Amino acid sequence: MTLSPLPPAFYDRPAPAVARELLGMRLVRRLDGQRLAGIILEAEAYLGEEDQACHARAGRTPRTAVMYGPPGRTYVYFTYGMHWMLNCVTGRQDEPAAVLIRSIWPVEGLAQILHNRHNLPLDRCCDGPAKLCQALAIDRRLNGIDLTQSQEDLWIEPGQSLPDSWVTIGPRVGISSVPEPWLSMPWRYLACPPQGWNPASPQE
DNA sequence: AGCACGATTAACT
DNA sequence: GTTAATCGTGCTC
Repeated sequence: MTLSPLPPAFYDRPAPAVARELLGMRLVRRLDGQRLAGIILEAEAYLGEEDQACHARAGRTPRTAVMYGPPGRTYVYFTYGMHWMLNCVTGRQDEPAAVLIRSIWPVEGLAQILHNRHNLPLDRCCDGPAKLCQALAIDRRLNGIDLTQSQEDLWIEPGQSLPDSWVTIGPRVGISSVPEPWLSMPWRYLACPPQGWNPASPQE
């Protein structure tokens, strides 16, 4: 079954709201005609030039330009000389903000995903922002694409709505050199579903 | 042109 | 707990 991608209006909101609502949604990659997909379980918001953790703190540059564009595009960047990261651009045109997808639970194309991740255990193979990009073969070729239109390469479908009781909200990770108050802004959203949760079911 | 560092990961002790 | 891997980006000279 293929659902319509989440519409532009979903992304045209403040980044923290988008990050929260992305939990439970289905990230879909089409690769060689095959669907690879996972349920989003962790996301972080990066909000504006003032946010000293956001790459847009440097202003509009070749790298950050896509964050100044319309919501619903990807921002894919390269770091540590080896890792790719996937973001969704959020909010209004000319207001740079994005949501980093930090973990997914794989639900489609498991054999390919595990192969891409050197056959690590299912529960460990996509629990990091660079891990999920490796699992879904996401790199610079997917930077700037429209997640709300394309069902060619990468998009996000509606999934489950996860209850607040499953969600931990806290400071973003991996930004320890960033000054306050940005260091402590509670813009990380992590879902911990209970044992027995069926990630593939359309509604809980 | 040169430099420091990074929204991380895997492999160590 | 620590650390190497590895290179694009943005800043300084």
